Amino acid sequence: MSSTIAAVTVPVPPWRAPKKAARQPLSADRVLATALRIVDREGLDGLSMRRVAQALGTGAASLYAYFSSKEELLEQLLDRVIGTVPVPAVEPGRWVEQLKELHINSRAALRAHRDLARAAQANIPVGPNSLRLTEHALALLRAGGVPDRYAAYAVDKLAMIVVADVVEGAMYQAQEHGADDLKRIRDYFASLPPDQFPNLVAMADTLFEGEGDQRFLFSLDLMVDGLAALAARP
Amino acid sequence: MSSTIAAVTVPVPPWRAPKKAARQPLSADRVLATALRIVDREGLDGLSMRRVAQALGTGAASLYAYFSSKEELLEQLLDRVIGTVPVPAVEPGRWVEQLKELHINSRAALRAHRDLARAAQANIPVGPNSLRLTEHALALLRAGGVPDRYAAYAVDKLAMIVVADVVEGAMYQAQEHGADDLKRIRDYFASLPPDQFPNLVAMADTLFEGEGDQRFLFSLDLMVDGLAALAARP
DNA sequence: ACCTGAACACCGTTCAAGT
DNA sequence: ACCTGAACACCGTTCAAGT
Repeated sequence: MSSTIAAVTVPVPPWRAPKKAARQPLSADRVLATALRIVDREGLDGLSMRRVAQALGTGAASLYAYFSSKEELLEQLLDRVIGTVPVPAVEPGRWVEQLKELHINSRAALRAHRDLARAAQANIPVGPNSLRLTEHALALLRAGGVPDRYAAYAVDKLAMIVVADVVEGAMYQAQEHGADDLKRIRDYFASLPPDQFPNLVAMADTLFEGEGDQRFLFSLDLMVDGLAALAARP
Repeated sequence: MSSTIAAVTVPVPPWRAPKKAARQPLSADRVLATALRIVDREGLDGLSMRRVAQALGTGAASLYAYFSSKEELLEQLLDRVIGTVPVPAVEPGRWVEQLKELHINSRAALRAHRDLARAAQANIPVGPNSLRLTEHALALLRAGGVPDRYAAYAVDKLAMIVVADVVEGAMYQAQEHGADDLKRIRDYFASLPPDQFPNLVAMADTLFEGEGDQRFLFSLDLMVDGLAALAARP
């Protein structure tokens, strides 16, 4: 970092510059930003209290001034990511489309951070941004006339398929070899004894067709269209 | 263990009895049985190579003669559990019911072992028993006339909701306090500002009603009935 | 009052050295 | 040939001791 005077930028004198970066004071926000950078680079397994601390030029113990545990750090990290999902005003006539959009956008927000979504499976989300999303989903379902009991089930299960899809997608991504690995599994399926696994053999190709996006939309459509049908009939 | 002669049981002479139990030789099967016992008692986080080895009276390094990594041990553990799911003959006229039963039974098998299902999210299942289940699901979907492409998506996503539901259920279970904890969250929802969270406040009670079973069946019905509707119309 | 080095009780995995 | 103690490079969390 350097001081700015009008448009002229002068370097900080060397005897003033601290050894490692500007060494701003710690804060929950700085810890979270650093943690997210590590997750983006190395995935959730690469995130440790020690590594976050190291990146901030301090020791792991110092993080416990801002987060009572790694779990709490992850909860807040997740809520920060959820906070990037737009929550538009409810248009009752478009509740089906809006409900789908909400979950497509949630999925996109989570997918932007590797397998961070795994952290969402460890706790009931109660962060402010998660609540905002749940509130929006409930508003849409009730606007569409889905009975409260089913609306309650639906918010739970729709969030579940989003998170599970992202976790699954991150796993496919992390399987390094990537497409190579999938090809080997496809070939294995094709090579199975056809008398025992006729359908697996016949569908070896089909099973690995289709992007993750299409697969997700397929399950989202089944669920939301099913809810719409359920709302249409009393 | 003791020797048996006809109906008379005599104890093994003390100078013949080894110090710690019968100390059978190690085997992959014995390692898996021990690992499953630990998961059942303490959950997946309690399962470590060191603990399994300790329970078998040996060191962690010895397990690597049978499993190249912890990941492989988990894969085989999972396939062993999946092996308890019955796979009946396909009755084409009952494909919808049979498809639901298959996933209800898979869920039950996984739920019997705490959060072991989490291990299913780390790999594409290719164990023999997993393949048997996938084959059966494909057979039912095709018997019902579901187009191959959708059948492929469906086996993936149905397995996904089963695993995710079990993972979610285990998390609720593990939240020690149990019902106590849920009550506190419900109270928190009810206490939110009604102008910002009208639906969350109004539905605080409803949101926590219903057993996990009902919630799962709700999502399973939406998906399978949706598939049936899809098969009925070309 | 705030921060942190070192310690505690763990991990998965490897490998040299033993039987 | 098989097995394993010890080591390596890590964990999350605590706490006494420092500034």
